[in-house]
Amino acid sequence: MIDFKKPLKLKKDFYTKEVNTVARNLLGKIFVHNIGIKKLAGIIVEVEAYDGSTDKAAHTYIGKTKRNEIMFEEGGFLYVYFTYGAHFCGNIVTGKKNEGTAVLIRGIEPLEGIEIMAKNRFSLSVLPPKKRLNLTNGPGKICQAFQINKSHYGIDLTKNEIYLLDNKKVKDEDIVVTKRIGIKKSIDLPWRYYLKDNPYVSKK
DNA sequence: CCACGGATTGGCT
DNA sequence: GCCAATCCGTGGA
Repeated sequence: MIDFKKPLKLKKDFYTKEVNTVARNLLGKIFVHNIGIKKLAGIIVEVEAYDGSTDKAAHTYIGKTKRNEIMFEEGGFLYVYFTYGAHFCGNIVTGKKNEGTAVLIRGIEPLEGIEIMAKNRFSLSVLPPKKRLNLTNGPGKICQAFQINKSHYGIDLTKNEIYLLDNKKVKDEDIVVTKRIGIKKSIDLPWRYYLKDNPYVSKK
């Protein structure tokens, strides 16, 4: 159970650092979406950094467009995009204004609102044990489970609807660094980070 | 268990 | 018109 009364919400200065630093720091933090009176929450266990200044896989590599403009703002906003004709993916905008950097959330370990997530993902009010690990182990799955879509594009994470909570510090030796997955450009950059041995990591 | 390919929309060339 | 920062079902081992 999370004690939501403690003043643990991450502030602006958490997000405005360099994108790979924020990516590492995001591991172990708690992602929260307030749904009316209820909360959906879980621990971030897998992320990838994207940096439009050098990285051809970043959506901002081509410059500012209607779709990616929020990534050029200062860190601390949510960048949501739609892909493959079916899925939304959620990103944490990072760095300074006009950098065009963000961190893709790829894996979350659910903590609160699991019944709601089960309903969102599988239209089941009771979650079969076999499907538990399939709830939020991927960027599209996370958005479906956490009810995140285009309407959340550009949300300010220092406000009260979607935000992050600080949590126990993650040790360096518990972080695995690899190449990013699911992309065709700049595939050699080692900008994927995940928590070692966590079952909600999308792929080893 | 793993590998493969189809689905399907919207953004950009 | 092309193709994507994905997911899931299918089919074979």
